[in-house]
Amino acid sequence: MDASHDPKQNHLLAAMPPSILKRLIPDLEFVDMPLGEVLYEPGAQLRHVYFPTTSIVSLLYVMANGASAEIAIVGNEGILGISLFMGGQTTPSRAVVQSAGFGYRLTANLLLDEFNKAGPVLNLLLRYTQALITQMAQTAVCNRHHSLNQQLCRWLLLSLDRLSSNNLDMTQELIANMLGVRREGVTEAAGKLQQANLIHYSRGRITVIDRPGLEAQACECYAVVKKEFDRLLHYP
Amino acid sequence: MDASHDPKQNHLLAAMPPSILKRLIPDLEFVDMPLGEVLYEPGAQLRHVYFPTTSIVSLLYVMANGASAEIAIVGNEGILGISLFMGGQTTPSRAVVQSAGFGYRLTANLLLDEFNKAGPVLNLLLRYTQALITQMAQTAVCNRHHSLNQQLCRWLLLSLDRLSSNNLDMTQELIANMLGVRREGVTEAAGKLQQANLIHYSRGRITVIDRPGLEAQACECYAVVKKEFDRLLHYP
DNA sequence: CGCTGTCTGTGCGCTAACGCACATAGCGTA
DNA sequence: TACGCTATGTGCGTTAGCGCACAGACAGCG
Repeated sequence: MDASHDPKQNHLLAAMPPSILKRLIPDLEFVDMPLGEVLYEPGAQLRHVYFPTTSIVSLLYVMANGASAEIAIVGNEGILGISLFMGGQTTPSRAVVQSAGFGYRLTANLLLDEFNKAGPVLNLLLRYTQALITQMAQTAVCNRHHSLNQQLCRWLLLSLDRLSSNNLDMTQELIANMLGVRREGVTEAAGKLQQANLIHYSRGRITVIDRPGLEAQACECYAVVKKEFDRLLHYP
Repeated sequence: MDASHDPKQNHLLAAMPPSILKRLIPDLEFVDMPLGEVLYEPGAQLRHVYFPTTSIVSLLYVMANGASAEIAIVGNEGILGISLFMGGQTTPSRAVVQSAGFGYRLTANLLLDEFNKAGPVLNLLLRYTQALITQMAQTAVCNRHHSLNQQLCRWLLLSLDRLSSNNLDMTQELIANMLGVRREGVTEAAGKLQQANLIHYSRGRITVIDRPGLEAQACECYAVVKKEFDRLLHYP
């Protein structure tokens, strides 16, 4: 589009303190970003971060069955590869160029240098944040593609993991609110789980009887989130 | 539940370097977190961050019409109030105690002190990350509650904002992939928009004719995301 | 020019979830 | 023990979106 190119076409780069930008400029590599190019795959090690100028990139979540949903759009306002500085190194999503154009990229190490000055508390909190982001992204995908049944299982499991008992004090009304569905829908789904002897509940108390059974009925979302939390926050 | 209480019941606190934790402990306030308590409201200034130990807290996104969806669950593995150290101060979601219990809290300033040692690049990237998180959260809510029509409008607008033209080169097939819906659904929705004279398209090229018209048909999600990007990244 | 592949349009039966209305069923308290 | 509140169960018509099948329509290329 534009014959001239300038790192400052990317808003993040433009907003950097001039002294730091000047230091980075020699290392910023101008790159073509053709339609469909994959900047990174789920789980892959990042070697660069990208700063789009005239391109748009989608963060895509691809499920096991191949169905997918975009969870965010990144253009000249942003950067690709946040998991690098969040401390997680990788992310479960894929970045695909959605609209061809140009951008700049920077070797991972150089950006990391800027971060390593910061302390361990920062590092820990950023890793947690990345796990939280995963949970949100997966929620988005789950809302799109999975049945209420599956979502209820996922939700129960995620909640249980955060308690240390098999009981959950929670009315179906409240659960419905959390999942953003009708209360009657939860009644029905919970009824099925009870009939299958996976849970027992009465008046606002849910007891999980067969956890593996629940996991079997949950969608992949639960496992993805759990795995990512474990990976990012496996406290030694 | 547990008579004894210890900050290390929260995994994040437990994972902090002992020297730093020791420094923080006198300032960690042990708090009761009863069912339904609201830790923070959308847009409110945070005065504390919370580290749950035996409680569970939901991040809830509430829409203009009152419908809501949970976008994440936080328990003893995490922290509430990440927008504080992300640099955004506030967030569009609400934090509600979903399962009563206990936790610790820390005055905002004290945590911020740990961060302010870091540089401006960090600060900038974290603010961008918060904006991105908002986009993801809103995507989750949108997937749950809004019609394909509304979502298409939102998507077109978000994409356009990241280009500097009124054209988008994108087949309906691809858009369907992004939104996680059927291609035929996009055909139908796009057809309506074309009949309403809001857009024109042919064979992979979409031209927006009436941007305000599109905004009128989009759900609130577009505006929320845009506003939050502007707020967090209004480059002076 | 005509062929081919891609993109778009349309119809039809199916299903999950919705909205609404109301029936039952536990539990606490008077 | 009876009342009343809240939680749960159920039925029924409606709807958005799905899956599938196929029909046109346009672009580029030989």
